Amino acid sequence: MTKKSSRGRAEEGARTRARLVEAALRTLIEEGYAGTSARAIAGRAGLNPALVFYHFGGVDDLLLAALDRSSAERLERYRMETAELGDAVHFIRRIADLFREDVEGGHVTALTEMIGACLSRPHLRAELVIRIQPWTEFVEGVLERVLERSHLPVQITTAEPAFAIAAGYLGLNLLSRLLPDFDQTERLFELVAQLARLAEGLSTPPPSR
Amino acid sequence: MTKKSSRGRAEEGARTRARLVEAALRTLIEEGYAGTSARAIAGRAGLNPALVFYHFGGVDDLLLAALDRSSAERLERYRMETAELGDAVHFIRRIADLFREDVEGGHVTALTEMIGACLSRPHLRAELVIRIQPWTEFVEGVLERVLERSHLPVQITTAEPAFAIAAGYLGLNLLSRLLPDFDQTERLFELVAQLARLAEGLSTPPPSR
DNA sequence: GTCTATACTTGGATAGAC
DNA sequence: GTCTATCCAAGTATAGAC
Repeated sequence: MTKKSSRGRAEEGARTRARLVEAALRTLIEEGYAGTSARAIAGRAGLNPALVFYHFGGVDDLLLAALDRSSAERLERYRMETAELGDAVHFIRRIADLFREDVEGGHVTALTEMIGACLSRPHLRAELVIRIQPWTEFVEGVLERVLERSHLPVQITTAEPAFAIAAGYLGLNLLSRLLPDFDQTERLFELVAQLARLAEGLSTPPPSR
Repeated sequence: MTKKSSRGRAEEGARTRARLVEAALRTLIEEGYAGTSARAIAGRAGLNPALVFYHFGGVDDLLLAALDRSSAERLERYRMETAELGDAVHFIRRIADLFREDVEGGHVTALTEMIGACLSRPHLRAELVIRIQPWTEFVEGVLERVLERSHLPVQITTAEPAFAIAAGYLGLNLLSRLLPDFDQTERLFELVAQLARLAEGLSTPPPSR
């Protein structure tokens, strides 16, 4: 009987949650974990701070929800852009573009801030371990395809390089905060591209016909 | 005339400052930036929170002082341990040991937390840029010596690899918080050691006599 | 110069209004 | 189910005692 009105209310609630998630993500990216309070988030969303607790139970749970949204969006983008590999140099350049997008958009920043917050909020740790897994799996998948395609004459495990690449990505993103001009990073990706070309040269391509 | 008593007081002050620096560092490492308040630091040191403001002007300046102490100590240790290079594999293993020390002792953690805090505290940025410089210079120096020693038949710039190594180090340290068993990191350093051996094999050593 | 008591501000969380 | 008013705890910073 109150169906229509309760549906309207439920929609309102969903809308409030979405606004909170959006505001939380932006606050986390722009102010860092230390600057992300229920007040700061609600202020940005133009809502009452207590709604953070009503809808999400607390600031940390809202931030995890925000991270999920951002992560899903970015992972989809990475999957799209790496669907076909192309040659090594172009592949590295595409990754460099994605990296630049990430630094500018802030997804990796959000993740880094949350990992940083693990120290004061131990219960976040398990949640973050779960949320990083799809990313390491993605990197491993790409690595496998790259290695298969490269026909390198050696057998290489993918777990450790994937771990290293994920770590390097986080670290680069972190350092790029201190030196916001991209020059250094761009030159680094260029160097990696050259190394990739070199490695491609070393490989033994199968007879083309 | 109040010379003796004022000297005694000055010593007391120095002692208080040292206790605050020590407590600040431990708090930053164990609780993270978000958990490091003047209260938390003073509580650990058994002192009045207001002393943080009297002696250092604020929490951030105290944390920078703490970072300086930790950084000087670690850099000295790194310099000692890399004074002579040895062969590539042993060199990488020594770096792996130093890395493990850092993860356990927390110096890199302290630095990472401060970089993370840059977002909410923009004035920290310039201070951290200054404090990272000796490290990148150290890495460049080691790289130059390693490359010179390796007699690789190519000319390589050191700035970009040094940047990458610094970033990788930060990222590895960050990730190691989520997966506190060292297995993955140890295997990674082992892989790097193997690659180093491979690169050494590719190089052309000069005639030994 | 060193430190404490304390005022003030911000953040987290809930009881209850709608 | 949705949201607001409000309380309590924690953090910062200073005025003034020693």
